[in-house]
Amino acid sequence: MNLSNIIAHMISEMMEDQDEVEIQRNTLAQTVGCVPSQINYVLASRFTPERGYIVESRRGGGGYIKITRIHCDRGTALMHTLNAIGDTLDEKTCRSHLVNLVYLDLLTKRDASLLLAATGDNALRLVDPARRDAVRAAIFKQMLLALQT
Amino acid sequence: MNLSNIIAHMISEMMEDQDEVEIQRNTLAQTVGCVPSQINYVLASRFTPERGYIVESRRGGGGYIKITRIHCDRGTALMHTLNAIGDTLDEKTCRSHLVNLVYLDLLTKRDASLLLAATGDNALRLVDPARRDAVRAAIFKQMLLALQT
DNA sequence: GCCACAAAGGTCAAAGATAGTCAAAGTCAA
DNA sequence: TTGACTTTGACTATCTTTGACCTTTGTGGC
Repeated sequence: MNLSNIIAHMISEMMEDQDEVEIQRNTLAQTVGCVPSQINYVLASRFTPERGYIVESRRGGGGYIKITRIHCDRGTALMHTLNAIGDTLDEKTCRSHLVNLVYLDLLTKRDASLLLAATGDNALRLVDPARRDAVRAAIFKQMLLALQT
Repeated sequence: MNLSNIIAHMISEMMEDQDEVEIQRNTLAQTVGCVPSQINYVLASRFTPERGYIVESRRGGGGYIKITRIHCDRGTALMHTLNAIGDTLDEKTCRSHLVNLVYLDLLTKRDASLLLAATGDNALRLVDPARRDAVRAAIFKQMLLALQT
């Protein structure tokens, strides 16, 4: 496994029974055996707000990095995604929305695979390619709406 | 036998007693003695969702390709419905299929509401009405396929 | 209080490591 | 001969690792 995953794992482990943890960048980097900035990379790529984390820090003597896990309610977050989708939706963007919703625990993998199947180019191959992204958006929205209930 | 078959065989062998296997594209290519992109060809032509596989991957350091086999346990029953659906599917028939599948306990109500949302005329209002039933059939089938997990 | 220095953490871009795409060329059987 | 399937490789996209340089904060001496 790569370094970043290992570091991410360590942090997750530290947060197993707390929603908040404080680390020291240099110390952690040293125990892992990497350059300090790699810690930043891991935080930036894996502990994002999108995935439900907030990262705060302070420099100088006694500095620290604090990672907090946030929980958000389902309806609101689904609505947020819904609003973020315009009149068209390409397959790639669709996919990343789904990945995100699963990360946020707003959709089960099963839900996501249904959404994915319904909006994939495979399912829409009979739709005029010029309209496909618009149809995809419509289907996606209808399905998210169905989940609000 | 051609290269692609050999590679496909190797992968199948690796999955003999697991439903999931992770490979490294470059490594496998090297052991087989082919260009890396040939691995993509094999995956694209033989490990398709139609044949019951899901392929996921990640680039960059520590990158990988993960191949998952989807099982058809109760999926067989779904398959039956799948086969019963022709090239077109009107909304009413669709609805009765769903009622039936829920009744048979092959779909949860949640699943059914997703199917319904995805195949309703509301979601498909942008599709040329003449093609709508064909598109509906395609979406319905893809979604049932996705549930064969 | 002001200044210098030490002790954190932050940024960014280059280099490295993988995987993906696509089109051209090759192969083979009907 | 033709069309479907394979094979290749150049080019692209994405993710990771590293290091040089920057900013912020704390502390002690004057």
